[in-house]
Amino acid sequence: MVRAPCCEKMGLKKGPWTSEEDQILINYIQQYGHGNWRAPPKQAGLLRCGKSCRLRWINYLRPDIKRGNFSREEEDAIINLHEILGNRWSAIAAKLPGRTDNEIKNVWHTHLKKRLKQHEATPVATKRRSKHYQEAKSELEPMDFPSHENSGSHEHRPVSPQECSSDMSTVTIGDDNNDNDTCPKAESPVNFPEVDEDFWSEVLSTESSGVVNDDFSAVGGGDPPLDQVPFSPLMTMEPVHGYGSNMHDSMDFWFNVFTRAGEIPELPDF
DNA sequence: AAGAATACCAACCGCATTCAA
DNA sequence: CTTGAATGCGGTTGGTATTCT
Repeated sequence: MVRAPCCEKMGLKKGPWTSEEDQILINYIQQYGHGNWRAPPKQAGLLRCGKSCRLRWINYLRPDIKRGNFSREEEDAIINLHEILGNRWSAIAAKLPGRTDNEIKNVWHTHLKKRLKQHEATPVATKRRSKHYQEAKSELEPMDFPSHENSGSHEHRPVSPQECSSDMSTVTIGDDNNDNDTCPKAESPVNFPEVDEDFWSEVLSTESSGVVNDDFSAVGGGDPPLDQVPFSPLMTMEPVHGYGSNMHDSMDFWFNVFTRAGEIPELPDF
């Protein structure tokens, strides 16, 4: 609707932040917090727009930011979460403590997309998933899908809200006015899968047998050897909710539920 | 050694949403 | 209810570093 004023028009600085600017912003936020992003530039004397300050803080200066390379577990988690959530980088970031949406987005575009293309992502899991998906796909193909009646050429898959519509809250079942819409629809407002915030710490601490602690730092420094981490955290779900032995089984299950029921149910905490 | 190509990532842009007046 | 400011988010860009030829 209305855009925030552009930095250039306001005579504000753009481009890379200097260490001085960083320090000013850090000092300001430590002192006053970050309730209002318009305030720091004015009150701290920064020649930056609030938007830029917010971005700098969130993506770089926040004390809980974890720098450095992504571990294999994190990469697998991103792949799995992306499968569920689509390009909702902030939602994915919320499940990876210390990582930002921007960082995850960058990793996705620079590493993971390629890795998936080459079928190198978590070899065991990838093979299992592709098998699952092939089976599920061939099994589901002949079936009638309430919301896909006129979309025979579309691949059946979970659809992210972005792919669906910009307005998730207004989707309805069987909207005949939009034959091209490939999204599952529901009469009631959609509760998109919300993963329990405690998931990571729980799973990482219990599932990985102490190899990785709850902030992904390997005990003893560095990432755990891959041979000690046969599956990503999301792939060892059986004790959690009992369907199948890994995340992909679970995803297949909910994928089937989505497509058969024609609506998005409330998901359990993965 | 030098230039080209590629990879990486911080930061920007613009749209959507939320909320207060 | 409408309007506009503030914020959040995802897509994209551009500068720098690294690798390749």
